[in-house]
Amino acid sequence: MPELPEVETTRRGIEPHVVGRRIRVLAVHEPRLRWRVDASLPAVVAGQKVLAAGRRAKYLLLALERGTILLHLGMSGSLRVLPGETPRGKHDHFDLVLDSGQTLRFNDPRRFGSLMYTAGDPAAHPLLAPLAPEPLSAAFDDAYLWRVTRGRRVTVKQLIMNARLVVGVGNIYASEALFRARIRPERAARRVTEREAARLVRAIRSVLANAVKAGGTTLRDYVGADGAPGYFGQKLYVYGRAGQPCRACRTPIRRRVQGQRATYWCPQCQK
DNA sequence: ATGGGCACCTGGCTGC
DNA sequence: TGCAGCCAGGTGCCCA
Repeated sequence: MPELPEVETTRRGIEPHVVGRRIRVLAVHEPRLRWRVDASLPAVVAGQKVLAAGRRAKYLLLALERGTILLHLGMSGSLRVLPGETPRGKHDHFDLVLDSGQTLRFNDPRRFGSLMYTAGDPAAHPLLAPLAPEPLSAAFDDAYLWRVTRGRRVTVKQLIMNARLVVGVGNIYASEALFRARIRPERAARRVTEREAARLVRAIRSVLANAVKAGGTTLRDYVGADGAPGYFGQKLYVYGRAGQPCRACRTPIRRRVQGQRATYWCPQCQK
């Protein structure tokens, strides 16, 4: 999926089309997502106006008059804004039909995405409450990352992919941020120095912010709300570049598997 | 409390 | 052409 930049790109893409609109119909064609879509959801959201399109970590939040829709894109999900009469294709799992005549359509081949609803404060939802601060907010600062890395035996790459400690960083941007911070992914988090932690905060912030500017990264499935791919793939330094020369020093980029996920790094630039 | 591994899915690509 | 095997933007849960 969709890491933070892809979710944020989706949020920005749908926002002007959904905010202020009323939900005419929620049509669920395939409820078997990461969590089974509650059968009562269509009746609950029908007729409610969308007040805001927000994001928390990799969750999209549609604030309604009486509650909040929580959407997650999983690994292969995408949301698109389409004319109401667009024929459904394979893996189109639900449609949010708006009073504008447009449809917000969710497609997700692997079905790791989710569609949920909460009547209360979304921040208190069990899936959102334990999440770390937003990486582009002031709360995610040098002191924070320094503190949460102390005493941790996990590798720094796995640590920055742990949503209870750092949010929004997935497999692509974890490798990219560590390259920019010049830290090897397999280093134990507790061996990261205070200076390096500060560098890593800056690297995470800049890689995410720049990827948002580029509309995210498209490897295969991901498209923004308008159907366009993201172009950050052209700016990747290490991800998916095993054997190819480092863009900084020409040393071949290495690949190894860490916690069942592919990791890429430059053995020369990263220590 | 922490860390490791598995599970949930489909589809695209590689190599025999 | 067919098929097995591997790989893929995530993350909650179970167990040691």
